Amino acid sequence: MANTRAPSTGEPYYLRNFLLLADTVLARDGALFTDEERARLDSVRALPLPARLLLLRLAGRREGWLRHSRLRYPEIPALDEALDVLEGAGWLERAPAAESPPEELAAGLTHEECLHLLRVAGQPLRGGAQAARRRLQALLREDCHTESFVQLGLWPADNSLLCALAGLDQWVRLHQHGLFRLLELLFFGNRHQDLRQFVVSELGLQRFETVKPGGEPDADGWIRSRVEAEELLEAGARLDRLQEELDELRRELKGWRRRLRLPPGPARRARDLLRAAWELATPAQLSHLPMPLRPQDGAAQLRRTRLRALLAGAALLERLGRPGAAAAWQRMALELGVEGRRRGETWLRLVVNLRHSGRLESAQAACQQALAEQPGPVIRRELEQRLGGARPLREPPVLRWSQLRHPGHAGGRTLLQADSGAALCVEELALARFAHDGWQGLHVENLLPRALVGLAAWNLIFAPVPGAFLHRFHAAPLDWGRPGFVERRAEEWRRLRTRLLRERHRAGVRERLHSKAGLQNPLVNWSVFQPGGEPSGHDPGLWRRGLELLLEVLPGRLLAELCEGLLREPSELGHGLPDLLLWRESGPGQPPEWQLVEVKGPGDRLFLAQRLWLDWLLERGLPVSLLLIEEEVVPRRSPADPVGA
DNA sequence: ACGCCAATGG
DNA sequence: TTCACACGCTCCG
DNA sequence: GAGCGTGTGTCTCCATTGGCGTAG
Ligand SMILES: [Mn+2]
Ligand SMILES: [Mn+2]
Repeated sequence: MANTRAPSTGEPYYLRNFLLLADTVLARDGALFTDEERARLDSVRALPLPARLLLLRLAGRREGWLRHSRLRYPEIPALDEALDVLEGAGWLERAPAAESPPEELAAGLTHEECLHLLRVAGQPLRGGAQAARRRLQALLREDCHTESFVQLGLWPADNSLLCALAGLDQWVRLHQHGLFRLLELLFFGNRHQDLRQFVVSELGLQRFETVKPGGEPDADGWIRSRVEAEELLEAGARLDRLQEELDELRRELKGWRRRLRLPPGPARRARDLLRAAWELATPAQLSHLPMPLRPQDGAAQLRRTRLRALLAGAALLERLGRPGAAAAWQRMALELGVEGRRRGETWLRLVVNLRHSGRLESAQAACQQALAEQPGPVIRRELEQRLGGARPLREPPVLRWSQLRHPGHAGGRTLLQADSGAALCVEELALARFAHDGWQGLHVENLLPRALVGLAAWNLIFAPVPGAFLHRFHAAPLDWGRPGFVERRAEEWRRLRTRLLRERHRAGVRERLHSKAGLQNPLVNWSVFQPGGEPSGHDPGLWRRGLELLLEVLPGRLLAELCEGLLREPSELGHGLPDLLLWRESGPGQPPEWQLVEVKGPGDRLFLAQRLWLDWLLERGLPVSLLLIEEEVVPRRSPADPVGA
């Protein structure tokens, strides 16, 4: 697009944002567009202002036929004129017209309008909107075979149904919707962000760290070819649809047990979805493609998308009680290069499915094979336990309280009767009873340790590594959570580690808690530190004190271990930390007393990640314990003293 | 009357 | 583009 | 206790609107 830097006086935000985005993409990836497309994009600036505005308004709306009556923009009073200009320039088509597909137009009709048209067709129907629309569309489909708008002329007087449809409204459809989506994809490097990001950021609803995009002058772009970009868009859309349909099927299968026969309806849908997953994954084709080098490249994203389809299919096979087939799909996914946390989980499911299908030696071999790949600690432990002979884990000291159960549940969670009479969930109850003994505390789970690491490693996370950033809207670098993340930042990691080992990190963390407040970071959830989150009940002051305490009492050596673990495996290690952080002042000049507590109510158990974190914390001599709250059977017995003992 | 959902816009 | 957690059921040793 | 299924809250930026299903 021409480099006419128009003054932004009075330009609506959406026009300004689009021009900025398009210019950036054409400068960076102009070669991915045909001459005709470049000319078309250039011509945007030459359109009369109302038409230009309308074009970008339409680009921001959903794809497909839009009803004319729903196009109302105060800044475009001469709507029809603008529509004519855009139609003349080939940007859009209007309906009803020759070859307009009545069935698609009917998709935008309301319940009432559908009923009206059905009456006109002499087929009155009572029932829901969906049923009415489907019935109407079926009728229109039939009609299409014999008559259409074109055969009948614009006003098909001899077909009352089409005539009535045409009388309801006009419709508009943008031809080039895909071109706009392509621009967004190329700008953001992913298919989750779009032009709205500019607005959200401008309004300060989401703020981002300032990063240095690019940094590798001779590098190829993140996407190689036009075909790759389009495949990425298409595969992503197909995966979304697949997962939606899988969710639907899963809901239908609720309560179905493997013993029972699968009803024919769900059985057929399951077959269809398995085929769809397989066709999206195209494993035979994937096996011939080279493994992508950088995780943020289009080819790598495409591979991940396809492998997710394969794994979704495997999960469906598991649900259907076909462990053998599921195992085959999972082994294929492993061979085709599933990475990261998914890889470990896939190995695990493979082992389980091999066992379920009675192939014990294969399961054993898969265990060995998986362990040889050095998976993260949780997966490693799962595998070792299946092989037998895993080392025993350290057991935390256990506190046992008993408490009356409160009748009723809060969103499925058990409620307990506090001494005050209030109904509290187990963690709240524990906090309340610890407070009797002077403890202050928070239900932190993973939030606080992750935030501490996010603040400590801030500069590493946003270091200007080549290819890590594309634009100014990054919550995380593009290779966040992917293998080799720390290695690609070896120098930054060495500096951070040294600083931590020398206990020189604290001032920096405190400073960033203020200077970076509100900036997106993959490990920091700012809402707990900031006021305004009143409905969620967070006390920002208390959270800041909790963070300060953790920063104070945690030796740099341990924080370094935490940092390295969370930077390498943010998702595998980012969960399972104990529920509560508690502290209490122990006199002037003394460091405060503190402890971590995992709370378990009646019927709850530790899961593996929690056991491993407890083991890790105990190994390092940190004060952590397990609090088991049992249901008090005999009413009004004096509760055991929780901490004094 | 209420809640859910998709669509929309800043 | 979810994830993290709690909780209940079934089966088994 | 293992294994599995299920549900919830918390994220998605947030407020508003219209359409629609459901409960009452
Ligand atoms: Mn918890
Ligand atoms: Mn707990």
